[in-house]
Amino acid sequence: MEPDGDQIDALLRLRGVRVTQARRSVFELLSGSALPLSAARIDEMLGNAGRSIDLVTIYRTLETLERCGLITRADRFNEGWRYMVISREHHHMIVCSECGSASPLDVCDLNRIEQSLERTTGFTNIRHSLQFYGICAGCRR
Amino acid sequence: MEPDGDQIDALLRLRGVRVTQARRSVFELLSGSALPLSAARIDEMLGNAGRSIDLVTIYRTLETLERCGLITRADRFNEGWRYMVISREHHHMIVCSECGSASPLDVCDLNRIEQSLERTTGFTNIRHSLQFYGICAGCRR
DNA sequence: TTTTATGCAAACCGTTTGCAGAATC
DNA sequence: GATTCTGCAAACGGTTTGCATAAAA
Repeated sequence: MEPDGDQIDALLRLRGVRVTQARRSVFELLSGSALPLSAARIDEMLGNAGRSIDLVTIYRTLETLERCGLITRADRFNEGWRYMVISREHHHMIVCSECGSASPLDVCDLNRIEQSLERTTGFTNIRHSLQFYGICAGCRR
Repeated sequence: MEPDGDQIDALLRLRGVRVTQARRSVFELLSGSALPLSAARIDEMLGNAGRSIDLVTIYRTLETLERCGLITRADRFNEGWRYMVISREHHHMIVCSECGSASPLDVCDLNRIEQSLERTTGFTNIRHSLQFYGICAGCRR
């Protein structure tokens, strides 16, 4: 499921951008994460793994990966943008309004709606972002 | 549909907060808008109408109105939060990725899903944010 | 060796906070 | 007259930009 080093290199090369350690590290990290990650969190996790990258570079790397169509910005709730790899299966999240913890869901049946929107609104390239919020069991107490 | 001055006063008083010109102006403006507005846009519109209010006060007013349950934060796409009055009919938007223009939609059938989520995830007070993105007809050219 | 990416410092923009004066009750 | 709100200035946090150095092609 998660692409290994060589596959990442190939994906980047295919898009005509240079293969660098920063891009490898960030993409690898996102590939291995079930949840969308913020730039700050990526910075922290890479630091903990002894692979520190400047936060500015992380932002530029995320922008590059997004332009290459490898990742996407999930949403921007309290803190800031969170990023995730674009995968075949389309996921949604439920996020606790108190502690920010998130769990992935496995439902999405909005593609039909998107198709009808293309006809009725004149918009093209329609995509959507669906997010549920609530209070998780831990925070209820 | 849009509450007039007296109704707004009553709504505020009912919540036990003071009735002020700023709150009246901001709530009146949001009540008359079909689309969610950002704090900056509210500032601009009030300025144009000759009813300038300090941007800081607008933020505090929005927070107050939100705490009173009169308005809600819609989403936070490129610029920042956008606010809208809470109304009985639940709306979603489609937003152009190019120019940021938004059109309201009139579909939402996710309440059933929310109810089943309450049972399966243990979350309570579940709400959702659903947003469609695409390229509008104007930007396609 | 040419081109592109990185790190550092500093700017930027939306939002929040502290505090004195003004408005509401 | 007591309490709450407003405006101004300044701080804050996430993100972006400029520029010299380092790495990839």
